[in-house]
Amino acid sequence: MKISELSRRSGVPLPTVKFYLRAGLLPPGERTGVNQAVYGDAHLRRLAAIRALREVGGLSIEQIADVVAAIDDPGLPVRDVLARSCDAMLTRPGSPPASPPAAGGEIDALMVALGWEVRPDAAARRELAETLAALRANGYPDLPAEAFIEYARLMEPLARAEIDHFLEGAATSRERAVEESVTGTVLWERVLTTLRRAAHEHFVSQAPELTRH
Amino acid sequence: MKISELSRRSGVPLPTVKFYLRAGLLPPGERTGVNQAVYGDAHLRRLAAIRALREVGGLSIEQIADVVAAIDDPGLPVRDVLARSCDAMLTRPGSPPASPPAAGGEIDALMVALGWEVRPDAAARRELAETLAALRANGYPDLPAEAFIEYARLMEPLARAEIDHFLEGAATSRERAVEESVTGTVLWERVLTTLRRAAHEHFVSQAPELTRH
DNA sequence: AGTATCGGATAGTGACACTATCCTATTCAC
DNA sequence: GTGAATAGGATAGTGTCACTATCCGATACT
Repeated sequence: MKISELSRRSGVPLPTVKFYLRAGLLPPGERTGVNQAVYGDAHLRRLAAIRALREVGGLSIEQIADVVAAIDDPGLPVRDVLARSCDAMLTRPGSPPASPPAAGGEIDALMVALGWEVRPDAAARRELAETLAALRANGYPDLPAEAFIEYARLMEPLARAEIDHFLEGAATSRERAVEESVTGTVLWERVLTTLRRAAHEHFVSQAPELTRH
Repeated sequence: MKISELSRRSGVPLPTVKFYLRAGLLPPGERTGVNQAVYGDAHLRRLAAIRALREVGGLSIEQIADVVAAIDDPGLPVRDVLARSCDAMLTRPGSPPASPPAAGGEIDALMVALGWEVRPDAAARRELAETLAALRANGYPDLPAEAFIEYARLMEPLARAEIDHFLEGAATSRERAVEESVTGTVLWERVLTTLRRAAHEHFVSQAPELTRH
């Protein structure tokens, strides 16, 4: 299909499709002439993925560019694709990696306690350390890092199942599986957090009436 | 303390503090003269909460304004504060509530199946419906809404424990408990999602080596 | 008395994600 | 074959957002 049809079928405005092409989010179409190119289903899927990462995941264009760079790197082992896109998704738009957070050592100890193999420089470590610091500044002044363990144990079987599902898919088509694993990460994350909030509302509404003080 | 000390102690630049005052995120200080005012610890806590909601939660100024409007409404029952701030946090910045998502009915049925009491117009319902639609457009074309049930059952005990903890606090000081419940919602959410991603990395690294294809 | 700081108002900045316009070259319908 | 309708590519413009800078007259400290 040509670019106008790609735009129409995906629902993404044509200037935006061009913008994504320029930014490298969407690979170029197959050239059929000096100024003509055709696009395929992979482009449609990629556009859906970009919109999901933007609108549901809230990622910046730059973050998405990092993610697709990992996806489109043909020689990169699957595990590294996931690691790199996880890092990209956790690296906040306007934050230079200025100061290693103070709580970093505690998070390292936590990972050891959990028995989790996570790269020493994984963005998730920094993220957890920062969140621990933020919790301490917001009503949990003496919170130990071990408080995260029960949450971690809860996520273990879930993450396990998700990775198993992904590895099945990866055996057939690397490109699709990897792309879906990235969108799946942010979409299922949204499912999880929204269900948590709905459950909050449910349990609060079941509690005895509380008004002011 | 005066505004400059508030700025210094909180680490928030003074023009930004003024900006938050103007936007209504920070309540005005107690006036001691025609052009003097003093601020207290509540203002320091509020500033920490604002930064957490902005930087960790990624909320817009407008969303935070909605949240603090609920917190600062003295006659509002606690359950309604949580409901309103949950809605505000889930209402995306630039999205007019244009079209009720197609999957809304399925989510309603899901809530019935779960036995959850959630307002019919809760933002969480729309959010779940949109996420279901996004999943169907991104590699799960026939996903039934019931697929969310196992995630929901996983969140149930967690949400239950979090609400119990919150209700304990609410019995002593409404203002602090409510504010902490809001920051806690977004901060613990970040803990949960980051641990999930770390667990992904752990399980992928344990899988047999996969390269291309 | 004189300098510093205050609160309040207004305007400006930089980043970001598009969006619009132009241009030349090629297709496609007839 | 020919003329209108795209194609692709480059460049510039727009709107939003979260600050940030400047100005002001009025206190407050020393």
